[in-house]
Amino acid sequence: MVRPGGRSARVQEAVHTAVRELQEEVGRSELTVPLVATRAGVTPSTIYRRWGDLQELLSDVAVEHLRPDTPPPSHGHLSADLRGWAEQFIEEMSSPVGRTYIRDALLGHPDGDNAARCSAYAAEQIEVMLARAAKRGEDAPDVEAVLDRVVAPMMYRILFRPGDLTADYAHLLVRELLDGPTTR
Amino acid sequence: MVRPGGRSARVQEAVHTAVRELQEEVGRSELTVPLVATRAGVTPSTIYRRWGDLQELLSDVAVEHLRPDTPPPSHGHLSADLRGWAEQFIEEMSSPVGRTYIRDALLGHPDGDNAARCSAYAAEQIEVMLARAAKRGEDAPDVEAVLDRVVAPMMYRILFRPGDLTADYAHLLVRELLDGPTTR
DNA sequence: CAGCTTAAAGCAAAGTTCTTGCTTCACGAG
DNA sequence: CTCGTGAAGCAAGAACTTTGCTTTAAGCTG
Repeated sequence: MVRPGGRSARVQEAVHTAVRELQEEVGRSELTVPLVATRAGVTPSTIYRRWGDLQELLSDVAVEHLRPDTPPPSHGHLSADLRGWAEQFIEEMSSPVGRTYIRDALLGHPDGDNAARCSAYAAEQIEVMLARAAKRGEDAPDVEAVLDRVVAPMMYRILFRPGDLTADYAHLLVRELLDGPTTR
Repeated sequence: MVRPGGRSARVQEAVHTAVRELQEEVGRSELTVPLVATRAGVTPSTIYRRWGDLQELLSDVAVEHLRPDTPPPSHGHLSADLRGWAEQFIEEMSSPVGRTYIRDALLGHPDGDNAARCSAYAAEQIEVMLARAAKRGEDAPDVEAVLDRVVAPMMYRILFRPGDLTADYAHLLVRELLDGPTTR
């Protein structure tokens, strides 16, 4: 039974907060379940029973963190919207802390939906921008194309080629998506 | 000091083998350092000192596993080569065991180069195909374009949208890369 | 080839984390 | 108000991890 306002919700909140705080204070490698439990004012067994292990908990916190809190800002034109969004995406995700969040999100249980939720968040944001473009009568690609041509390449570099990532690269991807191939 | 033929090498070999065997026999969730150590005939402290923890060891084994052992087969034409390679990539990587290997590879120490090595392996294979195409006088994209337009989208789906992945999708990506946008 | 040097492995004890059965608590329903 | 139920607390035992010291063996030197 879901008890949104009850003790369970308070515990979840306290534990998530403890993870975020301790991650800043002591760093990832020192983070342990007993440590989080103490900070959150619960017993370790509560965490083990509810999340299973530290990875699962971190994955939960990461997905929570990656959820966008505002719609992407509008710049009056699809290319500017996408450009700005991709820029911000890189800014947030390519830092060590951003990469850690993405990795954590991926580390949850393989059959869970944590990873899928990350992609869904991106898709949501993109849909908002595409809908605005359609309303303005602009020619717009579909969500899948944006995921394949812009999000996927950025994510690939974040995960597999850290370092090879700049705002210029994001701009290039958006331009190639909207205008077709360009010389690099 | 590296002692390639010595005891260190034998231990590494034994431990890697133990991991691979036990992964099949008992499954990932039952895999522990002491278990691997026993099977490999070493003490747990050897593994802890050398790899740090189970994640790092699994990451090592995964990267090893992902290393291609043969050059991509030649089909006489770039589009066929890429098509075949992408098809095989999806076949190997989209299964639960393939996804596990990729996730494990990503799970190594963030500042290590395990993830980068995965990407380098793919780049190597692609370079071989592109070089063959150039030799035949075909028009060929550069490696970056193949990584961005074919590898990255496949990897994105493997990691973030498991299920949305078929050989047809791989074909589509290759076609769009070589022939420009098509209607989906 | 014998002896030396040294990186890595073995061992064992101490410390920490993880699991689990049982008890207690508190929200929500009747 | 009382009851039912799912979640949290507690505590003991098991398992895993860390660490200082000892031993082994690969590679170098004479």
